[in-house]
This record gives sequence, structure tokens and C-alpha cells, in this order.
Amino acid sequence: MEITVIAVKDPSEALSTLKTERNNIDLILTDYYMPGMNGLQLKRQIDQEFGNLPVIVMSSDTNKEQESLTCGAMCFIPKPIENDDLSKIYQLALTYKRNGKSILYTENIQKDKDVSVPQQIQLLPAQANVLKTKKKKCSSRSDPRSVTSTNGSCHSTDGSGKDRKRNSNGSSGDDVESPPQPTKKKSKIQWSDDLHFKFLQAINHHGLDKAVPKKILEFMNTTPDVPYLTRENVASHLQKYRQFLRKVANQGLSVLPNGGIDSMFSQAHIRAPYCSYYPPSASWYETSLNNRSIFSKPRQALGQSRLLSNTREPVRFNQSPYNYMNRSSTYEPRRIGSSSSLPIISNLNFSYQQPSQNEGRSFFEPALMANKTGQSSQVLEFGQQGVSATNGNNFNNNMISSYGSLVPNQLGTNSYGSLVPNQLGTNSYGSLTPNQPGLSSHGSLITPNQPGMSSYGSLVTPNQPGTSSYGSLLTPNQPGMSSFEILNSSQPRQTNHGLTSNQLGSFGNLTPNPGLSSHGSLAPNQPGLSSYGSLTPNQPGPSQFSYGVQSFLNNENTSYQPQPPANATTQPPPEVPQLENLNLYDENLGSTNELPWDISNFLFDHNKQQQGEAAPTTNSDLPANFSTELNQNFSLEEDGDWTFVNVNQGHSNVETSNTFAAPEMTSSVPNMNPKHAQEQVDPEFIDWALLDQQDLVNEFDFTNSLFDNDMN
DNA sequence: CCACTTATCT
DNA sequence: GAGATAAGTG
Repeated sequence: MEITVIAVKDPSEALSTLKTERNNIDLILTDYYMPGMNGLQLKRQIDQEFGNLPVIVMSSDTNKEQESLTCGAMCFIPKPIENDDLSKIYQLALTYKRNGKSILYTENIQKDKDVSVPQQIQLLPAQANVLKTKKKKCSSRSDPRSVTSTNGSCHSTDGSGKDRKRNSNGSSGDDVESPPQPTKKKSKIQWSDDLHFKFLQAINHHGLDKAVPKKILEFMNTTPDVPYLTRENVASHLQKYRQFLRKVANQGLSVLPNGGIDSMFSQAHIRAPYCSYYPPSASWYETSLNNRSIFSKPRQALGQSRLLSNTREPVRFNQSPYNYMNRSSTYEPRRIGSSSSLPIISNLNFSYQQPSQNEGRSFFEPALMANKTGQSSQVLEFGQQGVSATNGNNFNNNMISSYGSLVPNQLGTNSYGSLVPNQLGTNSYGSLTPNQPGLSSHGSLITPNQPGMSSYGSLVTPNQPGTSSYGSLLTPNQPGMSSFEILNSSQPRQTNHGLTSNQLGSFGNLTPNPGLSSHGSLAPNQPGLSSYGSLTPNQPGPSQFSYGVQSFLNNENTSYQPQPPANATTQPPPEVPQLENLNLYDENLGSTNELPWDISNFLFDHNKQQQGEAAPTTNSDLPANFSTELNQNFSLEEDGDWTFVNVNQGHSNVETSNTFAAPEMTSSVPNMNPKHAQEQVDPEFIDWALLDQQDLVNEFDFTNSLFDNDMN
């Protein structure tokens, strides 16, 4: 039999030749490296356009052998080609020609004793699989060559097996003639983080609902270095991924080991690349909200700060107990990081040399700080933006959690506050370095989190489309997402609980937000708006009122009595802010005036007497069993290294002369949800500001006192 | 038949 | 448990 060789100069010509000569071509011999596309890409293209044709890949780069075989090359021939090889290629071609250019060449070759396969030429296991597939499908295609003589019979399952799954032992009469197994086992696709990341990118690109295997595969193939994947590979992975999402959606973060992120710590890490995507489930979302005081104070929780400060102010870590005014954050059972136990200290990998006495605290001594202060660094506190703003020292709270290893964490373990990159496959908490693709980022400093990931408290982390942003500093989150505690502005139509102005309701921002009410912002809000507990006076304007502005810029009187604009004719009467003014945006509910969180966790009655009346003199204090309760909450041993402190022990009123008197405590908890029964609470008597001011009480001194007391 | 999802197997 | 593969579906 005669064999004709058609030589072409490049892949595109090969393809065009195939178009016209498809029926006359039985075997393709290609180089690996070629202009335009490599040999495997060419093969892929051929597969798509012309069906399976045996392709032999040649290259001097023997590193490409494995890839070639994995990608379905018939065999790989290292260059330089030897005479021997040529003859074998010839034999192969001849064999195929003889048997028709069906894909079913594998067994034929092996049967054909004449044909000896060169050593480097390894039969691709996949061929056997293709063979099986073809068999099962009982092809009725008209092309006679698609069915070989050796395997012409279609073993129909005659419909009876329709509702039956396959047997565990597939040999029950299935294979009329089971093909010889290839010598090499088909290698499994390893969904590495990198690969999964690309998978996520594809999902992201198409949208989760529209991402189907084929589209995903196409998208992934646009990026170089993606190993050859079949649609089935992707489909399988997609199935697993969806299973994961479902699980997370159903259970929220409880899907994580032992019910919380911090428990992951002791788990070392979450396995499975699937774990790198947390859809903002309802509970998670709610949890986030619960974590913030609507009243005031840019503060605790995610979203840090220090890097924005050019001061040398020592970094302070974890002011969690300080957060006592925000009961919901510490008592909130589902709050991220507080839901179960704290990390086990023995898991921490500190590598820290204690500095000499006069070295002072530095950014690099998180471990020491944590231990010395007893401020048991909590995972939940990934990098705060601190309330030290009250002292004009903005951003000097911790931005990394207190588990600040100075050495790289171990492979496969999560990274908390490390200064070095965490390892592949691990999540990153408060690290200074970027986390790895496909992983969530919690409080990292310079961690651009990856697509498909939510961003928690990262510093310069532009989070990706379709993800929510929690507490990031420079993180413009994407349209349609809510933004919590971020530093810069979020996108329109979002609620922003952050540091910068957003378009909608603003809580605890550092900058003014236009057009909306402002709670606890550090900067004045815009004219015509109400202001709650901001640090600066809100703007003069007709319908604004400012509650409890703890301004260090202006005197407090004016903070309660903002000056009308020059062109104002009359001073507007004070106006009690209404919750209706809040323009909350909930991802699920859309715009809503209803507070989406349960405020019953707030234990204090924030009513105060009346506007202008003398403030109550009772300092609010923590419940007597507060620390104990917390420690129990977190399964801490009372006398262990990890303990909560009662923050009120930390400072004295002398140091904090600007301490505001606490509101009178009553047993009633005001129901601040207007849609619920409001009962007898006169809105005019609600002074939200007091809470703020209590909250904002000289944190600087407080922190110092902690350090001073505890470091000796 | 194809591509997708789901079920099952390895 | 990850990934492959068969079965079911439109």
C-alpha cells in the first residue's frame, strides 16, 4: 500500500489542508514548537474540527513528552528523528491506512505484530477510552470508517438498562472484546490551585449560572500553560465545585471544619480547591452586618489601617475586647472567627526575638504584643482600622492578626498575619503578602485577592467582580456588592460600612458620604443629612442634625448645634434621625429601610434624657462576668495565655477625660427597627451618640494602659 | 448526536 | 475524597 506524505509549513496550513484532504489523511506528524500554535494546540484544533486523527508529536524538547501523551498524542518522538523512527512511523501510518483511519487504532496496532512501536512511542491510554466511548454509543454514523472491522458490533443495551446504573463490575457482558489495556495508566488531572484558579476565572467570566463545561474549557484554553483538559474533566470538576457551593450556601461558614474560620487554624488548612469560594450566604452576610455598630465608630472588625499611617505609632493588635459596646460582635455566635474556638496557640508558629526594652514596639512584633497584652489575638480581628482615630492617629491599629509569624508558614497551612507569603493552597489571614490564587483573603495587607473570592479586610485588595468586600482599605469593591468597612468608596448602589464615602448609607466612614446619612463617620457628612456619632461635625444645612459628634476639631456644643449655612433663613429644628433615612442595600432584598440585622444584641439602653440635658453620670461597664463569658465562649482557659480582658480595666477616667458618661442603663432594649413594634420609646429620646462616644473613648490611652500594665 | 447534569465508580 | 466515567436528560 502506498503512502503519500503531504508536507505543510505551519499549523494553519495544516488545518487548511485538512479541510480539503480530510478523507485522505490518516496520520499527522507534527512538531511541537511551531509558529502560531504548538503541536498540541494543533491537535486540539484538529480534534475539534475533524474529529480524532492520530497525531504524532515530535520535539527535541523531551519535556513535552508527557504533556503530549496526556494531550492525546498518538506518540511522542524525540528529535532528532532517527532512521529507525522513520520506519516505525511509516509502519504506523501503514497500519492506520490499512485499517482505516478510525480512532480505533490502539488495539489494532497491538494486534499487528508487524508493527513494533518505538521505545519512545507510547500508546496513549486515552485511546482506549475513546474506544470504549465509541463502543458504548453504538454509533449509527454513516462513515463506515468510524467503525473498525474488529469492533463493528454495537452491543445495544436494548433499552432495558435505561433506569439502571452501571454495575460495579463493568465486565458483565459489556465488552465483547475488551481492548488490551494500554501500558500506561491514564493520568488524572490534578486540579492544582493554579488550575482551579483558572477554572474560577472562567466561571467568573461567564457567570456561575452560565458557566458550563464547554464554555469553561474554552475560556481556560485561552490562557497559556493550561494543561490539556477534556470537557469531561471540566464537567467533573464543575460538579464538585457546585457541590461545594451548595454546601457552603446551605451551611455558611459552618462548612468549615468545626464551624468557623478560626477553627481552620487548627485544621491547618482547608483542603480542596473548592473551599476557596464563599458565596455571601445569608448567614454570612447577616453576620457581617451584625458585626458593626450602626451607631458609630469606624472600628473593630475587618479592615485595617496602619499602612496608611505615616506615623511611627506602634501597631496595636486586636482590640477585640474593646469592642464591648458592640455586643453583637463578640456575642454574635455566627460572626466570622468568633463562632467557635480560638486557634490553638500551639499551632502558632512564632519566630520572634524579643526586642530590647527600648526598641519599642514595632510592626513586627505581633506575637509579642499579643502575648504581652493578653489581647489574645483573635482571628476574627484581622486587621482593624482602629478607633485610635479619636486621637488623630488614624489607622494605627493592627492590620494583621496577632499570629504574625515572621517566617513562612508551612505548606498547606493557613497564614495568619505572616509577613511572608503563605504557601500555595492556603488561605491568607492578615498577611502582608499576597495570598495565592483561588483563595480567600482575610485582612491581608497587600493581598490582591483572586477572582471569585470575597475579600475580608484586605488593605489594598481590589476584590474581584461578584464578590463582596469586607473591611478592605483600598478596595473598590465591585458594582452590585455591598461593602463593609472599606476605606475607599464603593460603587454606586451599594451600602457602605466603611471608611470612605459611599453612595448610600454610610456607617463609620472616615470620609463624608454624599447624599446620605452618616453614622459615626470621622469626617463630616454632607449637607442636608443627619449624622450620628461622627467624629466631626456634619455639615451645616437645612435638615440635618448631628448627634454626638465627638469632634476634636470643634467644640462639642457646635457639634450638637451645627451652624446653619449663611444663606439659611431659619435654624431648622433638630430632627431625630429616622431609620427610614437609612438606605440600606441588601443584596438579597434590594433597597430596604429595614435593618437587616437583629439589634437585640445591644444590651444597653441608649436612651438618654433629652437633647441638651445633662448626660447621665453612670459609666457603663461591662457585665461582671464579661470576660469569663467571653473566655467560655471561646473555649479559653481562664489562666491560659489567651484570655480576654475587660477593657474597662485598662484605662481610667483620668486618662480619658473626654470620656463620655455612659447612658443610663435600663432594662429595656430599644427596638430600633421601625417595622417592629416600637412601643413606648420616643425616638426623641434615643441618643445614639452616647453609644458612639462611649465607644470612641480614648482608645489610645486605653491601649497604652494595657501595654504599660501588662508588659511588666 | 451533542452537551449538560447526575449518579456511580475507582 | 478527587477525579473519571457511565447513565440519564433535553
